[in-house]
Parts: sequence; C-alpha cells; structure tokens
Amino acid sequence: MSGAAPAPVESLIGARIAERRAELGITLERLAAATGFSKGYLSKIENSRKVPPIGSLSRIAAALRTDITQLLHTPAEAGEGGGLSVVRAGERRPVVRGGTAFGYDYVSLADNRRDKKMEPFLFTFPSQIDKYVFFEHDGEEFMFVLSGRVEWQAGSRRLVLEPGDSIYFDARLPHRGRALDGEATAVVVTYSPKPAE
Amino acid sequence: MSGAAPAPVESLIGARIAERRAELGITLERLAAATGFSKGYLSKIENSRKVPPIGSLSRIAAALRTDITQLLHTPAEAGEGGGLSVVRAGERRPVVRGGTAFGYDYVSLADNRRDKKMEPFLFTFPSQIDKYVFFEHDGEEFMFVLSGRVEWQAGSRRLVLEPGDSIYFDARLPHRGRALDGEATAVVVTYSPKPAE
DNA sequence: ACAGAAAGTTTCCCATTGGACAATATCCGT
DNA sequence: ACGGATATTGTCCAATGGGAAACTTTCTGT
Repeated sequence: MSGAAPAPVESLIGARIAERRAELGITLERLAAATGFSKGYLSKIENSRKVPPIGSLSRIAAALRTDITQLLHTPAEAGEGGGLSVVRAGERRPVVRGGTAFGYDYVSLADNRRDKKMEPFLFTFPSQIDKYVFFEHDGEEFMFVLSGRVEWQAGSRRLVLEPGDSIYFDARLPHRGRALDGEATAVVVTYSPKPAE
Repeated sequence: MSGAAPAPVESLIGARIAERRAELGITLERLAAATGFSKGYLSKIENSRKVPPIGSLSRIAAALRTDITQLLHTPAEAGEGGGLSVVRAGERRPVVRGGTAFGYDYVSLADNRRDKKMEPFLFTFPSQIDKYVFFEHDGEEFMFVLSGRVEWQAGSRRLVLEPGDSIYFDARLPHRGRALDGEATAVVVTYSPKPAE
C-alpha cells in the first residue's frame, strides 16, 4: 500500500486563497504586506506549487479575514448568473430532497435559478420531531421567523425565537429547531461556499 | 522581524488529536500503522513538539475518522456563543448609513457579527419616493415581502410583489421599489463578494 | 503602437523543519 | 522485581518553507 495518495485538501487550498483574495479585490503585494510573506511565495501557494504549514495558513486566513477552515474546505466556484427569479406566494415548489423525511417541510424560494450564491427557503417547523437530528453543513445561515414560536438549538445554545426574531449563524454548528405550539414558519437563507454540483 | 507570533491554532492541534485518539481508544502504534507515520513522530505532534503539514494532518484526520477541520477547531467547540448572532424583534438596530437618505428605512438583522457572507436587512418601503434612485451593487440579492404591496423594478422588469412573494436577482441590475398602498416591509438578504473594507 | 508601471510568475538558494530510527522513560499486571 | 506494553525524547538526514530578485504578463496612459 502506501500508494501515497496525494492529499486532496492541499490542491484546493491555493484556489481557495486566490478566490478569497479576488473577492476582497486586493493584490498579492497587499496580501504580502498584511501577512509578512513575500508575494512570490504567496503566488506559489495560490498555484499549489507550495503548501503552507498550518501556522502560515492561519496568518493568511487572518489577513483575508476568514477562518482557516474555510480555506481548507471546498474548491472554487465560478460562473455568474444574470437575471432574476420570482416565486409567487402561490407558486412555490416544494423541495423534495429529504424535506419531510426529517420532519421538516421546506420549499425553495428561488429554485428556477441556478448557480446562485444564496439558497432561500421557506421552512415550516412541525410541533414534534420524531427523528431528532441536527443539521450541520458548510457555510452560513440566516433565519427570520414569520409565525409561531420556534425552539432553536445551535451548538450548545438553545433559545426560543418569536415572530420577527432573526438569527445568523455558522452552519457548521449542529442546529435544529421545532415549533413550540402548533406550527411555525420561517424564511431561511443559506450561503454555502460549495456549489450545488 | 519574525517575532514569531505563535499561531494559536497550532498549539491546540496536538491536544485535539490526543483527545480524539483517546476517544477511539487506540494506541500510538495503531495510529502509526494506520497513518504510516512513526509513533515517535505522532507523540511529538500530540505534545505540540512538532506541527504536521496540512497533508499529514489530513492523513491523521482520516485515520481518526474525523475531518481535518475538527482537529483545527478549538476544543471549546461546545459552549461558546461564537458563530451565532440573534436579533430580537424588539432589539433591532437601525442602520444609519444612507438609510432614510434614499427614502428607505432599513435595519440590519445581524449587525453584531462581522465578516459574514450575507447581509440581512429588514426593509420598509415608503409610499412615495421623491429621489427616485436605483440601487446597483455587486453580488446577489434576495427579498421576501412581509407586508404591503411593493412595486418592484429591476432592470427593465417592473412587477408588483405581494406578501409572501419572493424574488432573487443579480444585484448589478439597477433595482428599486416602493410601497403601493401605505407601507410595505420585506426581508432582504444580500450577498456581496466584496466586504465593506 | 509604444513605454512604463503594476500584478503575477519563476528561478535560485539556504535556513528551517518534517519525520524515521533507536534509545529511554513510564505504566501496568504478576 | 521482572517483563511487556505504551509513550516520550535525542539524533540526524532529506525535504520543504519561504526570501530576493529576475523575469513575464497584463494593465494602463499618451
């Protein structure tokens, strides 16, 4: 054995850094100044010619105002979308994938558009969840409660949200929610660095 | 130079690995066999005497059946309120910058968190806009109408949105909106590749 | 089109570090 | 105490992190 499978993580780091730097719109030179590394070295890293050790990667992440884990995960995404997508209150399409399987009902609010950065849903929390599972995925999530009271748990924090309350959190925190009385609905928008694939 | 600001991440990796290995109840030798590293080296890593490069850490993570990010993540994963921000309906902070200047009122729904990918707002559309200006910025935007009827214009398209309607569009399209009768409110979430700086 | 500047890439090089190996130390049970 | 198992440490060589600067490419402006 020991075929020396090249670590898959390493090859993606560079791309992620480059992508993030592009997002911030800063040059290699500025990043070099911010991190203390030479621009030549940073260039090599972005092209996967060199792999920085943890500490250095951490410094780079800090300069890019990101978390180190963000740079280790997912590859790049590209593309762009033009246009505009409307979902009328009456024309919502229920999302099938696992939807009710977990005890949740949710419908996409922009399913007729692909390659978008955010994923908006309308969530309906049931009063009871038999399969008491947590969600846990990459990216970030925003939720705005429309109706009902939601008992929400993210990480170790548990709180009750009422209509009009909103919450923003790192989606890697295991999270779940249930309606406290009857039913509850919320607008949920997720951002995921990972494209749909 | 090189005052060697010790990266905070590095010192925790070893502890996390040791902790995880203890969880699995396996010996250094077994881990050595699984990863291909010498047990001596692994010992040094656990005692923060050495810091493995990304690829090696990845192999270790695989052998421990964990994700590499778990090993980097601080051991205090449970407990802290980090990564989560709640804004109660009664505690919204109005956003000052330009808010009413454009004839719009809006409040941030996650202002106590920085470096986030999405920017959620609660928008209030007035019945009349004297300065009939367009918004036009980078990124993408999602809007969910809560109350009232909104005449919305994006690019060349003009449409009327009612409560429960939602729209997703490229924010580079010049866009604007106004309430048709009385007032209208909407949840707006924007994604912008470039943070404010 | 051309010159100059700015952003990015590559070459060369050395100081640092990864990581194996063997020796030593610690912790059991009998 | 002894023997066996697991963990730590010193030594050392090969590998690599990472700088300096030359080089190339892309963006200006005129």
